[in-house]
Amino acid sequence: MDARDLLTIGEVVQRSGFPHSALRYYEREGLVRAGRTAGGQRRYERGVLRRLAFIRAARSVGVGLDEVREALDRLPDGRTPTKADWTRLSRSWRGRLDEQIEALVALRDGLDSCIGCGCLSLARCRLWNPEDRVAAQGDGARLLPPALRRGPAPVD
Amino acid sequence: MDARDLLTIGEVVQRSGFPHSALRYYEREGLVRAGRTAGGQRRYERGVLRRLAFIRAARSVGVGLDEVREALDRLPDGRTPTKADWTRLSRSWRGRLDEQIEALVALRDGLDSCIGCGCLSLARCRLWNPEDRVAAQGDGARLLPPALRRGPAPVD
DNA sequence: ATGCAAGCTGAAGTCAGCTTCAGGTCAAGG
DNA sequence: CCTTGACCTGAAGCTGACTTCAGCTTGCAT
Repeated sequence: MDARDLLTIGEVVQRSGFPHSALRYYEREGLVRAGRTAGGQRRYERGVLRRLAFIRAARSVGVGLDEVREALDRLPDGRTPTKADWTRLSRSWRGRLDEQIEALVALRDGLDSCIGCGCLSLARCRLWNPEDRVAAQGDGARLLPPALRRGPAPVD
Repeated sequence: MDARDLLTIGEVVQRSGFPHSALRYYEREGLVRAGRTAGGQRRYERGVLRRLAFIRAARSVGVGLDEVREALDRLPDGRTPTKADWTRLSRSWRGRLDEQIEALVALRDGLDSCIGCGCLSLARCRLWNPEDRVAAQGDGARLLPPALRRGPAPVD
């Protein structure tokens, strides 16, 4: 843990692509840790870069910071994810991505049929009723995953 | 324009699925219009339902309210979208959806290769660098569409 | 020794897109 | 006429994820 191996916040900004404001924010929120110099400046261990890459990946698939923190917290002793951890954790994102893709495809197909018919029927249109609550038990039920949901919660 | 054809806000809530708070908000923001009774209560024309379905559809594909308003404003005289309008407008959403799907698929494939190699290499990993800025002119360049972007803007 | 870029802090601000609240008013059925 | 549920308003609040600000301190190179 030679001091020369420690990174300043500026270096971490350069190498992670996160702005310093985000790095400080993540530290406050307990997603990353940083040591301090005598004078109070941050010094990061190299592992933080892997952690940050992990965060970047998670964010890009729509995982919220709370969930990222949980995932990282499950690693003993705040350790940086190893390859095995990474594999395990990222598998769940794979599922999430598949879900998102599936939902978007369903939406696109619904949109296509709507373009065709011009109906926009409130009772039947898949876009209006993407949860297919009318036929909630049917085979067409596709809930938009939370990461993709927009607009106010529908009223029944 | 018989008064019996006008809808109260409660009816619009029922039939559109939007909560009244959202309806009032959309009115303030100029996305829908409503007449008033002598006493000041809202009375909606039927066409508002189609407009709202339109908004719902747009929102669900990630279109922001500003852009929805623009689209609706381009219809002469605040008229409700006809089938032709709807077809024209929704085609651009189709493109947007295709883009989103493509981006997610690229992300998934990147994730797969990362699961395989465990690299998380900051310089090369597609998840870290989804815009592929390193090889920005290359064939692999895939920018996450705005509707799907998460996390702080990367610093160069 | 000193200049100055880089770093520090807490608090407040931002953005979208609503939601909630308090305290009243309206309108339709009986 | 009266009741009561539906409706009204403006202002404030909320969530998530940061960003910005003001004013001060550090630390490395010369």
